[in-house]
Amino acid sequence: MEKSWSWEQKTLVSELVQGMEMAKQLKVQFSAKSSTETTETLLHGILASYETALMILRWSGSMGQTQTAAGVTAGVPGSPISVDGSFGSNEVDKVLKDHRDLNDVSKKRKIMPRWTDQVRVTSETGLEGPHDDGYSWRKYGQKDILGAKYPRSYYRCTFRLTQNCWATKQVQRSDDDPKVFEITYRGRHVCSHATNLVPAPSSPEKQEQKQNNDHQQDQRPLDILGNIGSSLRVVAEELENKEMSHPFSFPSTSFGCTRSANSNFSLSTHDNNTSFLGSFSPPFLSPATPESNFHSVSPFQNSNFTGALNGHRSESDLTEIISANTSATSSPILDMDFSLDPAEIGHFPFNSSAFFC
DNA sequence: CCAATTTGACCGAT
DNA sequence: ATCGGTCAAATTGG
Repeated sequence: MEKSWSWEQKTLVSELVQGMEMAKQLKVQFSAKSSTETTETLLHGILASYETALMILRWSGSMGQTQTAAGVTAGVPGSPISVDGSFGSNEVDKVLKDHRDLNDVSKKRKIMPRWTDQVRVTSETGLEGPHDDGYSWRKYGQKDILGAKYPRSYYRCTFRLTQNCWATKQVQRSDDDPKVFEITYRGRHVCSHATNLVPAPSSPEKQEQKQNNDHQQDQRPLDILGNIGSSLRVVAEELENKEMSHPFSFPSTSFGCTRSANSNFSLSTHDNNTSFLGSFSPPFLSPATPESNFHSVSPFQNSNFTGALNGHRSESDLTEIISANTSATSSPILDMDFSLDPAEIGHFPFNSSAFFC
Protein backbone atom coordinates (compact mmCIF):
# COMPACT_ATOMS: atom_id res chain seq x y z
CA MET A 1 0.00 0.00 0.00
CA GLU A 2 2.47 2.47 1.07
CA LYS A 3 4.77 1.05 -1.41
CA SER A 4 2.57 1.79 -4.30
CA TRP A 5 1.96 5.19 -2.97
CA SER A 6 5.53 6.07 -2.88
CA TRP A 7 5.99 4.58 -6.21
CA GLU A 8 3.30 6.76 -7.60
CA GLN A 9 4.81 9.75 -6.07
CA LYS A 10 8.09 8.84 -7.40
CA THR A 11 6.94 8.17 -10.85
CA LEU A 12 4.82 11.20 -10.85
CA VAL A 13 7.66 13.43 -9.97
CA SER A 14 9.87 11.69 -12.37
CA GLU A 15 7.40 12.09 -15.15
CA LEU A 16 6.80 15.69 -14.50
CA VAL A 17 10.43 16.44 -14.26
CA GLN A 18 11.06 14.59 -17.40
CA GLY A 19 8.33 16.39 -19.17
CA MET A 20 9.67 19.66 -18.02
CA GLU A 21 13.10 18.85 -19.17
CA MET A 22 11.92 17.91 -22.54
CA ALA A 23 9.83 20.98 -22.77
CA LYS A 24 12.91 22.99 -22.15
CA GLN A 25 14.74 21.22 -24.85
CA LEU A 26 11.86 21.71 -27.11
CA LYS A 27 11.98 25.36 -26.48
CA VAL A 28 15.52 25.39 -27.57
CA GLN A 29 14.70 23.28 -30.54
CA PHE A 30 12.12 25.68 -31.60
CA SER A 31 14.34 28.63 -31.44
CA ALA A 32 16.92 26.70 -33.30
CA LYS A 33 14.44 25.63 -35.88
CA SER A 34 15.78 22.20 -35.95
CA SER A 35 14.38 19.21 -37.63
CA THR A 36 10.80 18.47 -37.11
CA GLU A 37 11.67 14.98 -36.23
CA THR A 38 13.54 16.04 -33.19
CA THR A 39 10.73 18.30 -32.35
CA GLU A 40 8.21 15.62 -32.68
CA THR A 41 10.20 13.29 -30.63
CA LEU A 42 10.44 15.77 -27.90
CA LEU A 43 6.81 16.54 -28.10
CA HIS A 44 6.04 12.95 -27.90
CA GLY A 45 8.15 12.52 -24.88
CA ILE A 46 6.61 15.44 -23.20
CA LEU A 47 3.15 14.30 -23.89
CA ALA A 48 3.91 10.85 -22.73
CA SER A 49 5.32 12.10 -19.52
CA TYR A 50 2.40 14.27 -18.72
CA GLU A 51 0.17 11.55 -19.80
CA THR A 52 1.59 9.10 -17.40
CA ALA A 53 1.66 11.59 -14.64
CA LEU A 54 -1.90 12.50 -15.17
CA MET A 55 -2.91 8.99 -15.42
CA ILE A 56 -1.42 8.25 -12.15
CA LEU A 57 -3.29 11.11 -10.70
CA ARG A 58 -6.45 10.03 -12.26
CA TRP A 59 -6.06 6.53 -11.33
CA SER A 60 -5.35 7.43 -7.82
CA GLY A 61 -8.27 9.72 -7.80
CA SER A 62 -10.59 7.19 -9.18
CA MET A 63 -9.66 4.80 -6.52
CA GLY A 64 -11.53 7.15 -4.37
CA GLN A 65 -11.31 6.20 -0.83
CA THR A 66 -8.23 4.25 -1.37
CA GLN A 67 -5.01 5.27 0.00
CA THR A 68 -3.69 7.63 -2.53
CA ALA A 69 -6.52 9.69 -3.69
CA ALA A 70 -6.55 12.30 -1.06
CA GLY A 71 -2.90 12.74 -1.03
CA VAL A 72 -2.46 13.10 -4.66
CA THR A 73 -5.25 15.38 -5.45
CA ALA A 74 -4.52 17.49 -2.51
CA GLY A 75 -0.94 17.56 -3.37
CA VAL A 76 -1.55 18.99 -6.76
CA PRO A 77 -4.11 21.65 -6.47
CA GLY A 78 -4.99 23.26 -9.69
CA SER A 79 -3.51 20.50 -11.63
CA PRO A 80 -4.85 19.90 -15.08
CA ILE A 81 -7.27 17.56 -13.64
CA SER A 82 -9.11 20.28 -11.97
CA VAL A 83 -8.70 22.73 -14.70
CA ASP A 84 -12.20 22.45 -15.76
CA GLY A 85 -13.51 20.43 -12.99
CA SER A 86 -13.09 17.41 -15.07
CA PHE A 87 -12.52 15.29 -12.17
CA GLY A 88 -15.63 16.27 -10.41
CA SER A 89 -18.24 13.99 -9.13
CA ASN A 90 -19.46 13.32 -12.59
CA GLU A 91 -16.27 11.85 -13.60
CA VAL A 92 -15.96 9.85 -10.52
CA ASP A 93 -19.44 8.58 -10.86
CA LYS A 94 -18.78 7.56 -14.32
CA VAL A 95 -15.66 5.80 -13.38
CA LEU A 96 -17.28 4.01 -10.58
CA LYS A 97 -20.13 3.03 -12.72
CA ASP A 98 -17.87 1.65 -15.33
CA HIS A 99 -15.98 -0.13 -12.77
CA ARG A 100 -19.02 -1.71 -11.39
CA ASP A 101 -20.14 -2.81 -14.77
CA LEU A 102 -16.84 -4.29 -15.23
CA ASN A 103 -17.01 -6.24 -12.14
CA ASP A 104 -20.49 -7.32 -12.81
CA VAL A 105 -19.86 -9.03 -16.01
CA SER A 106 -17.01 -9.10 -18.30
CA LYS A 107 -17.82 -5.94 -20.02
CA LYS A 108 -14.53 -6.34 -21.54
CA ARG A 109 -12.99 -3.29 -22.89
CA LYS A 110 -15.59 -0.76 -23.48
CA ILE A 111 -14.80 2.66 -24.36
CA MET A 112 -11.18 2.88 -24.84
CA PRO A 113 -9.63 6.12 -25.61
CA ARG A 114 -10.15 6.63 -29.20
CA TRP A 115 -8.84 9.11 -31.67
CA THR A 116 -8.75 9.38 -35.34
CA ASP A 117 -6.04 10.42 -37.62
CA GLN A 118 -6.52 11.30 -41.17
CA VAL A 119 -3.80 10.29 -43.43
CA ARG A 120 -3.43 11.57 -46.86
CA VAL A 121 -1.59 9.52 -49.33
CA THR A 122 0.73 11.44 -51.45
CA SER A 123 2.06 8.94 -53.81
CA GLU A 124 0.09 6.17 -55.31
CA THR A 125 2.67 3.69 -54.50
CA GLY A 126 2.99 4.76 -50.98
CA LEU A 127 5.44 2.08 -50.48
CA GLU A 128 8.38 4.03 -49.55
CA GLY A 129 8.62 6.21 -46.56
CA PRO A 130 9.77 4.09 -43.73
CA HIS A 131 7.45 6.07 -41.63
CA ASP A 132 5.26 3.86 -39.75
CA ASP A 133 3.48 4.28 -36.55
CA GLY A 134 6.12 2.06 -35.22
CA TYR A 135 3.98 -0.88 -34.41
CA SER A 136 3.21 -4.07 -36.00
CA TRP A 137 -0.41 -4.65 -36.54
CA ARG A 138 -2.25 -7.74 -37.34
CA LYS A 139 -5.43 -7.65 -39.26
CA TYR A 140 -8.24 -9.41 -37.63
CA GLY A 141 -11.23 -8.33 -39.55
CA GLN A 142 -12.78 -6.39 -42.29
CA LYS A 143 -16.24 -5.13 -42.55
CA ASP A 144 -18.40 -3.31 -44.95
CA ILE A 145 -19.70 -0.26 -43.35
CA LEU A 146 -23.07 1.03 -44.03
CA GLY A 147 -22.93 4.03 -46.23
CA ALA A 148 -19.27 3.75 -46.74
CA LYS A 149 -17.90 2.98 -50.07
CA TYR A 150 -14.95 1.05 -48.85
CA PRO A 151 -14.75 -1.60 -46.22
CA ARG A 152 -13.14 -0.93 -42.93
CA SER A 153 -10.36 -3.07 -41.69
CA TYR A 154 -9.50 -3.87 -38.17
CA TYR A 155 -6.08 -4.32 -36.77
CA ARG A 156 -4.78 -5.19 -33.41
CA CYS A 157 -1.34 -5.07 -32.03
CA THR A 158 0.66 -8.10 -32.92
CA PHE A 159 1.77 -8.38 -29.37
CA ARG A 160 -1.60 -8.56 -27.86
CA LEU A 161 -0.99 -11.87 -26.36
CA THR A 162 2.68 -11.77 -25.92
CA GLN A 163 2.76 -8.45 -24.25
CA ASN A 164 -0.78 -7.96 -23.41
CA CYS A 165 -1.00 -4.97 -25.61
CA TRP A 166 -4.54 -4.19 -26.48
CA ALA A 167 -4.13 -1.38 -28.85
CA THR A 168 -6.15 -1.59 -31.99
CA LYS A 169 -6.73 0.49 -34.99
CA GLN A 170 -9.17 0.55 -37.79
CA VAL A 171 -8.61 1.85 -41.20
CA GLN A 172 -11.20 3.30 -43.43
CA ARG A 173 -10.70 4.76 -46.78
CA SER A 174 -12.48 7.94 -47.37
CA ASP A 175 -15.42 7.84 -49.63
CA ASP A 176 -14.67 10.84 -51.64
CA ASP A 177 -11.00 11.01 -51.54
CA PRO A 178 -9.54 7.59 -51.94
CA LYS A 179 -6.26 9.00 -51.04
CA VAL A 180 -7.36 9.80 -47.63
CA PHE A 181 -7.47 7.19 -44.98
CA GLU A 182 -8.93 7.56 -41.63
CA ILE A 183 -7.21 5.61 -39.00
CA THR A 184 -8.90 5.26 -35.73
CA TYR A 185 -6.79 4.16 -32.88
CA ARG A 186 -8.07 2.64 -29.76
CA GLY A 187 -6.20 2.02 -26.65
CA ARG A 188 -2.60 2.66 -26.13
CA HIS A 189 0.30 0.47 -26.76
CA VAL A 190 1.84 -1.21 -23.88
CA CYS A 191 4.12 -3.30 -25.87
CA SER A 192 7.73 -2.53 -25.97
CA HIS A 193 8.25 -0.92 -29.22
CA ALA A 194 10.28 2.08 -28.67
CA THR A 195 10.60 3.34 -32.13
CA ASN A 196 11.17 6.56 -30.62
CA LEU A 197 13.89 8.22 -32.48
CA VAL A 198 14.56 6.08 -35.40
CA PRO A 199 11.25 5.11 -36.75
CA ALA A 200 12.42 2.49 -39.05
CA PRO A 201 10.72 -0.51 -37.70
CA SER A 202 11.66 -3.55 -39.47
CA SER A 203 8.76 -5.80 -39.53
CA PRO A 204 5.57 -3.90 -39.81
CA GLU A 205 6.21 -2.88 -43.29
CA LYS A 206 6.46 -6.27 -44.61
CA GLN A 207 3.06 -7.22 -43.57
CA GLU A 208 1.59 -4.17 -44.98
CA GLN A 209 3.49 -4.33 -48.12
CA LYS A 210 2.16 -7.64 -48.76
CA GLN A 211 -1.31 -6.38 -48.59
CA ASN A 212 -0.73 -3.52 -50.77
CA ASN A 213 1.14 -5.41 -53.26
CA ASP A 214 -1.27 -6.28 -55.89
CA HIS A 215 -4.16 -7.69 -54.30
CA GLN A 216 -6.77 -5.55 -55.60
CA GLN A 217 -9.50 -3.31 -54.57
CA ASP A 218 -10.49 -4.26 -51.18
CA GLN A 219 -7.02 -4.52 -50.08
CA ARG A 220 -6.19 -1.09 -48.98
CA PRO A 221 -2.66 0.00 -49.07
CA LEU A 222 -2.21 -0.10 -45.51
CA ASP A 223 1.39 0.66 -45.69
CA ILE A 224 0.59 3.95 -47.00
CA LEU A 225 -0.99 4.76 -43.83
CA GLY A 226 1.91 3.89 -41.87
CA ASN A 227 4.50 5.03 -44.18
CA ILE A 228 3.58 8.33 -45.32
CA GLY A 229 4.11 10.24 -42.29
CA SER A 230 3.84 13.13 -44.57
CA SER A 231 0.60 14.71 -43.93
CA LEU A 232 -1.00 13.40 -40.97
CA ARG A 233 -3.07 15.15 -38.54
CA VAL A 234 -5.27 14.45 -35.73
CA VAL A 235 -8.69 15.05 -36.82
CA ALA A 236 -10.85 14.19 -33.99
CA GLU A 237 -10.72 11.98 -31.11
CA GLU A 238 -13.33 10.53 -29.01
CA LEU A 239 -16.50 11.40 -30.49
CA GLU A 240 -19.68 11.27 -28.72
CA ASN A 241 -19.51 10.81 -25.07
CA LYS A 242 -22.72 12.11 -23.91
CA GLU A 243 -22.44 11.27 -20.34
CA MET A 244 -19.06 12.44 -19.72
CA SER A 245 -17.78 15.51 -21.22
CA HIS A 246 -14.46 16.55 -20.10
CA PRO A 247 -11.57 17.44 -22.14
CA PHE A 248 -9.18 14.80 -21.37
CA SER A 249 -7.71 12.13 -23.32
CA PHE A 250 -4.74 9.95 -23.43
CA PRO A 251 -4.66 8.81 -26.88
CA SER A 252 -1.11 8.11 -27.13
CA THR A 253 1.64 5.99 -26.26
CA SER A 254 2.90 6.53 -22.88
CA PHE A 255 4.24 3.88 -20.72
CA GLY A 256 5.76 1.26 -22.72
CA CYS A 257 7.15 3.32 -25.30
CA THR A 258 9.11 6.25 -24.37
CA ARG A 259 9.82 5.38 -20.95
CA SER A 260 13.35 5.98 -20.16
CA ALA A 261 14.74 3.63 -17.72
CA ASN A 262 14.65 6.15 -15.04
CA SER A 263 11.31 5.15 -13.82
CA ASN A 264 11.78 1.67 -12.94
CA PHE A 265 8.44 0.14 -12.83
CA SER A 266 9.27 -2.44 -10.44
CA LEU A 267 6.75 -2.29 -7.88
CA SER A 268 5.14 -4.82 -5.83
CA THR A 269 1.68 -4.11 -6.76
CA HIS A 270 0.85 -7.03 -8.80
CA ASP A 271 0.31 -8.97 -5.75
CA ASN A 272 -1.03 -11.99 -7.36
CA ASN A 273 -0.22 -11.80 -10.93
CA THR A 274 3.37 -11.37 -10.71
CA SER A 275 4.53 -12.65 -13.91
CA PHE A 276 2.49 -10.97 -16.36
CA LEU A 277 3.74 -12.80 -19.23
CA GLY A 278 3.45 -16.11 -17.72
CA SER A 279 0.28 -15.84 -15.91
CA PHE A 280 -1.88 -13.11 -17.09
CA SER A 281 -5.22 -14.48 -17.66
CA PRO A 282 -7.51 -12.08 -19.24
CA PRO A 283 -10.98 -13.26 -18.64
CA PHE A 284 -11.92 -12.73 -22.15
CA LEU A 285 -9.49 -13.97 -24.59
CA SER A 286 -9.30 -17.45 -25.70
CA PRO A 287 -5.91 -18.98 -25.83
CA ALA A 288 -6.32 -20.36 -29.20
CA THR A 289 -4.15 -18.23 -31.24
CA PRO A 290 -0.88 -19.33 -32.61
CA GLU A 291 0.89 -16.42 -31.21
CA SER A 292 2.06 -18.22 -28.25
CA ASN A 293 5.43 -18.75 -29.55
CA PHE A 294 6.64 -15.23 -29.69
CA HIS A 295 10.06 -14.16 -29.15
CA SER A 296 10.83 -13.04 -25.74
CA VAL A 297 10.82 -9.39 -26.11
CA SER A 298 11.62 -7.92 -22.83
CA PRO A 299 8.19 -8.41 -21.50
CA PHE A 300 8.55 -6.28 -18.57
CA GLN A 301 9.68 -2.81 -18.61
CA ASN A 302 6.53 -1.79 -20.19
CA SER A 303 3.78 -4.04 -19.50
CA ASN A 304 4.64 -3.90 -15.97
CA PHE A 305 3.32 -0.52 -15.59
CA THR A 306 -0.09 -1.51 -16.51
CA GLY A 307 0.11 -4.62 -14.63
CA ALA A 308 1.18 -2.77 -11.64
CA LEU A 309 -1.54 -0.32 -11.75
CA ASN A 310 -4.26 -2.73 -11.81
CA GLY A 311 -3.29 -5.08 -9.24
CA HIS A 312 -6.64 -6.69 -9.22
CA ARG A 313 -7.88 -7.16 -12.70
CA SER A 314 -6.28 -7.33 -15.99
CA GLU A 315 -5.01 -4.40 -17.82
CA SER A 316 -8.30 -3.64 -19.27
CA ASP A 317 -9.29 -2.29 -15.99
CA LEU A 318 -6.86 0.41 -16.19
CA THR A 319 -7.85 1.20 -19.64
CA GLU A 320 -11.35 1.50 -18.58
CA ILE A 321 -10.52 3.84 -15.90
CA ILE A 322 -8.51 5.92 -18.14
CA SER A 323 -11.05 6.09 -20.80
CA ALA A 324 -13.71 6.84 -18.39
CA ASN A 325 -11.92 9.78 -17.05
CA THR A 326 -10.56 10.51 -20.28
CA SER A 327 -13.63 11.14 -22.13
CA ALA A 328 -13.12 13.75 -24.63
CA THR A 329 -14.29 16.81 -26.12
CA SER A 330 -15.79 17.66 -29.29
CA SER A 331 -13.15 19.94 -30.44
CA PRO A 332 -9.77 18.93 -29.48
CA ILE A 333 -8.19 19.37 -32.75
CA LEU A 334 -4.66 19.73 -31.97
CA ASP A 335 -2.21 20.24 -34.63
CA MET A 336 0.28 17.81 -33.59
CA ASP A 337 3.22 19.90 -33.67
CA PHE A 338 2.83 23.37 -33.05
CA SER A 339 0.67 25.37 -30.88
CA LEU A 340 1.72 23.49 -27.92
CA ASP A 341 2.38 25.61 -25.01
CA PRO A 342 2.19 24.74 -21.41
CA ALA A 343 -1.05 26.47 -21.12
CA GLU A 344 -2.60 24.32 -23.68
CA ILE A 345 -1.15 21.29 -22.25
CA GLY A 346 -3.10 22.10 -19.26
CA HIS A 347 -6.29 22.11 -21.12
CA PHE A 348 -6.01 19.70 -23.89
CA PRO A 349 -3.21 17.65 -22.88
CA PHE A 350 -2.64 14.72 -24.96
CA ASN A 351 -4.13 14.33 -28.23
CA SER A 352 -1.55 13.92 -30.71
CA SER A 353 1.27 11.67 -30.13
CA ALA A 354 -0.66 8.64 -30.96
CA PHE A 355 1.89 7.66 -33.35
CA PHE A 356 5.40 7.49 -32.62
CA CYS A 357 5.68 5.46 -29.65
C1' DC B 1 5.67 -25.48 -41.41
C1' DC B 2 4.59 -21.25 -39.31
C1' DA B 3 2.52 -17.03 -39.27
C1' DA B 4 -0.50 -13.61 -41.27
C1' DT B 5 -4.75 -12.69 -43.78
C1' DT B 6 -9.35 -13.62 -45.27
C1' DT B 7 -14.01 -14.01 -44.47
C1' DG B 8 -18.33 -15.58 -42.68
C1' DA B 9 -20.30 -16.22 -38.20
C1' DC B 10 -21.15 -14.55 -33.84
C1' DC B 11 -22.15 -11.13 -30.34
C1' DG B 12 -23.06 -6.86 -28.04
C1' DA B 13 -24.88 -2.37 -28.46
C1' DT B 14 -28.22 0.72 -30.23
C1' DA C 1 -33.63 -5.84 -36.25
C1' DT C 2 -29.56 -3.73 -37.66
C1' DC C 3 -24.91 -2.38 -37.51
C1' DG C 4 -20.24 -2.37 -36.05
C1' DG C 5 -16.59 -5.00 -33.97
C1' DT C 6 -14.36 -9.39 -32.98
C1' DC C 7 -13.56 -14.34 -33.36
C1' DA C 8 -11.80 -18.19 -35.48
C1' DA C 9 -11.54 -21.69 -39.13
C1' DA C 10 -9.82 -21.86 -43.56
C1' DT C 11 -6.69 -20.12 -46.69
C1' DT C 12 -2.64 -18.02 -48.44
C1' DG C 13 2.14 -16.71 -48.46
C1' DG C 14 6.99 -16.97 -47.24
